[in-house]
Amino acid sequence: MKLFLIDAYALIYRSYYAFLKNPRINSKGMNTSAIFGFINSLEDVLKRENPTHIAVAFDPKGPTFRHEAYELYKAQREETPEVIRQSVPIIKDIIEAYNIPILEVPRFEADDVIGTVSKQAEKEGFEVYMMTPDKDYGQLVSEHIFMYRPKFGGDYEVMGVKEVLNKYSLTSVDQVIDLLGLMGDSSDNIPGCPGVGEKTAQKLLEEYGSIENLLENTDKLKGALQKRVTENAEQIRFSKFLATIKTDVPIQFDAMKCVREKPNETRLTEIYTELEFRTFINKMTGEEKKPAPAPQKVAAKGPVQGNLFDLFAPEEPSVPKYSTLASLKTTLHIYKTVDSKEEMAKLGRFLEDQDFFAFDTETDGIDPLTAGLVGMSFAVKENEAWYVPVPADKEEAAKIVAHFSPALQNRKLQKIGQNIKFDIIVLRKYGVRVAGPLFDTMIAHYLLNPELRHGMDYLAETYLKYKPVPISQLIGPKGKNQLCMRDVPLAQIAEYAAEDADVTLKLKNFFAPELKKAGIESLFFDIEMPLIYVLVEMEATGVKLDTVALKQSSEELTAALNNLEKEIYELAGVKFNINSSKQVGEVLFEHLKIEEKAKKTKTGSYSTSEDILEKMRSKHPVVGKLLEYRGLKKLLSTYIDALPELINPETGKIHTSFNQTVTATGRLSSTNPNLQNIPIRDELGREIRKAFIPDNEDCTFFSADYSQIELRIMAHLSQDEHMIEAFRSGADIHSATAAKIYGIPVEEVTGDMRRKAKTANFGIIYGISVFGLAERLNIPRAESKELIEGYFKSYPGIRDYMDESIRIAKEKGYVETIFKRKRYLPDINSHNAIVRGYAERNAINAPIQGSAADIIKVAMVRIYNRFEEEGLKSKMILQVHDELNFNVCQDEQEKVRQIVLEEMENAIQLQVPLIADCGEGKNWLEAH
DNA sequence: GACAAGAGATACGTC
DNA sequence: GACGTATCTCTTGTCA
Repeated sequence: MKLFLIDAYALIYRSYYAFLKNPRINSKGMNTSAIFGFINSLEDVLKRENPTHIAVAFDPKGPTFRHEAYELYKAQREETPEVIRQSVPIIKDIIEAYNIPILEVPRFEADDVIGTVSKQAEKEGFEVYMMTPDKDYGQLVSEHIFMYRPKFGGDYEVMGVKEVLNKYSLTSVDQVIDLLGLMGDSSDNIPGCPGVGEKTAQKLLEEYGSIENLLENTDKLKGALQKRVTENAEQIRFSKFLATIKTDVPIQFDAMKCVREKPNETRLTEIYTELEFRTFINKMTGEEKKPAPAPQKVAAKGPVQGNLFDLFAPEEPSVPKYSTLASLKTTLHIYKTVDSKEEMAKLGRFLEDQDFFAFDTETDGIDPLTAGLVGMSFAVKENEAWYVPVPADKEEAAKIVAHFSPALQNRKLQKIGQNIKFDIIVLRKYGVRVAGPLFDTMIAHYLLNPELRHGMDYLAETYLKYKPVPISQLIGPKGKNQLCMRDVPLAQIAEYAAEDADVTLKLKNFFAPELKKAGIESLFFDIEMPLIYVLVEMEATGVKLDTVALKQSSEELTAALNNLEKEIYELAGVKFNINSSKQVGEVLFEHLKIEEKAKKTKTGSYSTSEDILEKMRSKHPVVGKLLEYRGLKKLLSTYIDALPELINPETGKIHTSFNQTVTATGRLSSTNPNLQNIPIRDELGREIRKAFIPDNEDCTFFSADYSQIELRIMAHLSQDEHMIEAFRSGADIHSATAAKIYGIPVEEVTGDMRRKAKTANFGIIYGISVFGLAERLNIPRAESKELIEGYFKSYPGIRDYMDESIRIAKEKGYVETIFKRKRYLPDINSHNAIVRGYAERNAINAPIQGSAADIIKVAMVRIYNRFEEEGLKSKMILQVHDELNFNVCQDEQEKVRQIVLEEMENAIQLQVPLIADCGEGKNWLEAH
């Protein structure tokens, strides 16, 4: 006996979507896709499977017990499409005409009904097939209950226990519920755990077996996953509840009523004629059958809908939280669009008479070097601002901008902006050289709170309790359809832009006293603000690349890489994606079984990082090849092939972008490309530096870098006599350190000792732990500990300095650099030793690294000013933390060398000399 | 269901 | 320790 149970809505939806693009419409304009699709499936099953018994289950109208328990379950479900709503009664008529019983129980969904009936029928000896594409039915399969899943192309897939377990990698069908509870199911409105999909859910179940066990062991999870699971624990439990199909619905399976009968073809013909389903009419052959008695509803009456509701009544509906933020709509403001020449001239003159103004530019791109100006906005008083639209035509645009250049270039007038470097670079292309004192609100906030975000919207919401018009309101949500700023109607863009200038001014008024309170006005006005002009020039100048050489390297390396790839496949005996660390791990540890014990990453795959592979190198020839492959691949994809892509077509050079507000310590960072991580250590990597060349043959590449600036700063800050003495005497600091640690004369220091001392020196600067040092040197932890103890014995002042730094951090909540740049360390009093240790190392490291960053910034500003004053054509082009690089014009070599070294070495007076080394050559590598 | 975009993880380059 | 980038893998949203 073969019972087919059909989930009507699941099939109807499926048919509807399948035909959505190309719906079936009859001559009355009715969309019959869903009906057609449903009949098709039904006919197909009857013919193909020849069931002895059959029934169709529908979801009832009105709420089910799930809705009652979960308000959102209802709220989130989209309206049933109109077409489907209209189709359902007709489909029901058709099913009746087929003499197939309809199962529908109030308050229970079709899957609960099918679940209940399946279990009952199984007991009576039926083979049950649940016809539905929904995966949640997987939980019901058993020896005699199967899923019958329609697939595209009219095919079907029958799934029993084995198939379900295989498909979802589970060990019991009950886990289907846990799986869905975790990964969610959008078609069934089960939320699941955000960020957890099929793969992660499977992994978790493999490990923990069930949701309950998982939630009891969340402490064993790591990283983002742990956060997500713990934060969504309730939702996960609830999702499991939602995904659980009930098998005790008040309904009694009546085999007799489900016996397959002949359809009422008269009635069917009537309906099909109405719908214009000629194919189905033609399919029906033979004489008219006598009308069969209308099938009785098998469905029993559901429980009375009374007090039971209360049982699942949702808790107090959460009151939506309305934003308490002010906005343009709630704020009195006067924003004006200025679009006549007369008014522009007037505004230009007006701005010139002020002491300061805030301004902002709107552009059609995010790269300031290529973006076109769309408009400018200005503000001098809160809640008042002007917007000046700028046409796309470059010449016309320059004419408009010219009205404002006297004000923008005025050396006395302060310009206020949010990320003002961007605007200055944009305006530079229109012939404006912005000058005078600056106030960048983004940098102000960076100094006040380096670890927070510094976007304008965030700042406005946090400090002004004001929500600016979101950019997405103008240009649409992120994605390929996003508009360009120039396509936005003037009225909208004017409001938005004027608001930007206005908000910037308000932020300045808020931050200015804060800077004073924090005692960092000098750092802000004397270092960071003047540095903006330096960075503008560096970014605009750019660096020339030897593309011919790079192309040649690219070809050579690509060939080498291809060879390596083949060799690796041969040695490994399988083909796999070498770029996938996951697959590399599987090949090494599972396929080749090179190593028994394998370190796992936090997601459970094998770790294949360089140091681990390095240790395995001797075990199998493929390991060496893999390391070689990775090295080459990195160079090729990150530098050799990537750099030429970033060349600006107008200048023929690459223009990195320096970010002044990213790092926690005060260093700059560089993007597009990151020129601060160009290889230098190994031979092949150095080749890349050769491709960085001066502008032309008359120029040279000049490079100057601070020698041991961080250790010198540490010597200065700690006042440690021995270290100060070592620097004053001009000794090699690492050898001197080794001699002290090992208690031997400098002459007897071996290479290995020096290497360890050097790592220890850097370890202290970078604030790494005993463990980190051991890892880095690949020595036992005990030896690492000894090394550090020896270090502190040699330099007792350093130990004191470190303790003092931590004490200050605990007392004040922050540490600061020589120039008062602050780093806040709220975790310094944490009860978690790991978290606290991290903060403690930062307390030691931040003043050192941050002071070094401050010092080179001072040097940069001074060098830039000297170049200007002395009218040099040579340009500073790169900064790499402790190194400055220049494109030096003919005849200026000596002058540049003199200025650069002088300003670098005298940027500040410390207890120890500040030394800068320099060199020059045809390229960056030679200059070192 | 197929596809694209986004987010996370891993690895690795520099200081 | 800090940073940015490339790549793979997995999730999520969109369009059917």
